[in-house]
Amino acid sequence: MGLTKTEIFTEAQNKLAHIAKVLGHPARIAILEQILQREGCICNDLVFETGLAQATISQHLKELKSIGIIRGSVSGKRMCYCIDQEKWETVQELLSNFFKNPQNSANCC
Amino acid sequence: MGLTKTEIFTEAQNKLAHIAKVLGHPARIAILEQILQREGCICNDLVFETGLAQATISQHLKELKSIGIIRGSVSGKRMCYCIDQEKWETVQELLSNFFKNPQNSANCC
DNA sequence: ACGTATCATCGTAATATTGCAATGTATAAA
DNA sequence: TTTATACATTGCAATATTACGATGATACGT
Repeated sequence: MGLTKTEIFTEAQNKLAHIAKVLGHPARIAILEQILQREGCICNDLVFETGLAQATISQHLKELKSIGIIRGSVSGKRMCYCIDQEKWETVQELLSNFFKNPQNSANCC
Repeated sequence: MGLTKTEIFTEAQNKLAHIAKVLGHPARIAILEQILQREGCICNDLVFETGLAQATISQHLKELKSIGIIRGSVSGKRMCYCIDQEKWETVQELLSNFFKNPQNSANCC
């Protein structure tokens, strides 16, 4: 059906899954890496860096914005994208907490 | 097109994205949480816990196995799924390293 | 005002994902 | 041996994602 049954799951599960889903595309990983690497922040150098069409990059940027991890601000006729430090850390913690789950390593199998 | 252009990106980017993608579904988050919570490990109690069909759960388990984060072993007519401790930590580190990227917090915008 | 550059959005084609019923396979119980 | 239980796999329908060309919108330079 292609339709995720979100109503079955908890808010937290849906939220974490959504974040992971957004991170689950190499173009979006590449975009985040580029934004991190550059001293200043960038616009559609991303188009040239990745080789993807401008429309495609714009779409990926939109998804990254949907979890708040990046932020765009106009700078003349350019758009400047950068990491939202606070959200970045929130996401980092969410993932970190998930993986910090108490593990009884000898629990089976 | 629905077809990710993986050849454009690095191995590392594709790998990280694939892991995130697998984690990017609430059912799979819920499954991992269940496996972690139970003392022993579980089979298709997951079907009852989530309310999803058995075939659906089986598919999600398959995807989780694709990144090696869980492991299944037969136990009579049951399947016992559990966390692969080593892979779990590998994934944890991969994500952790990504988010530990050097940040010049005052870099723009 | 006009043209150009930089993006965002829309529309669309191709492919992927999600979910399930039906079916297959293997083990255990009777 | 037969039956039931616990899964995995297959085949489908519905929806989502990915990618791009075309088209808007906005800001800058002239």
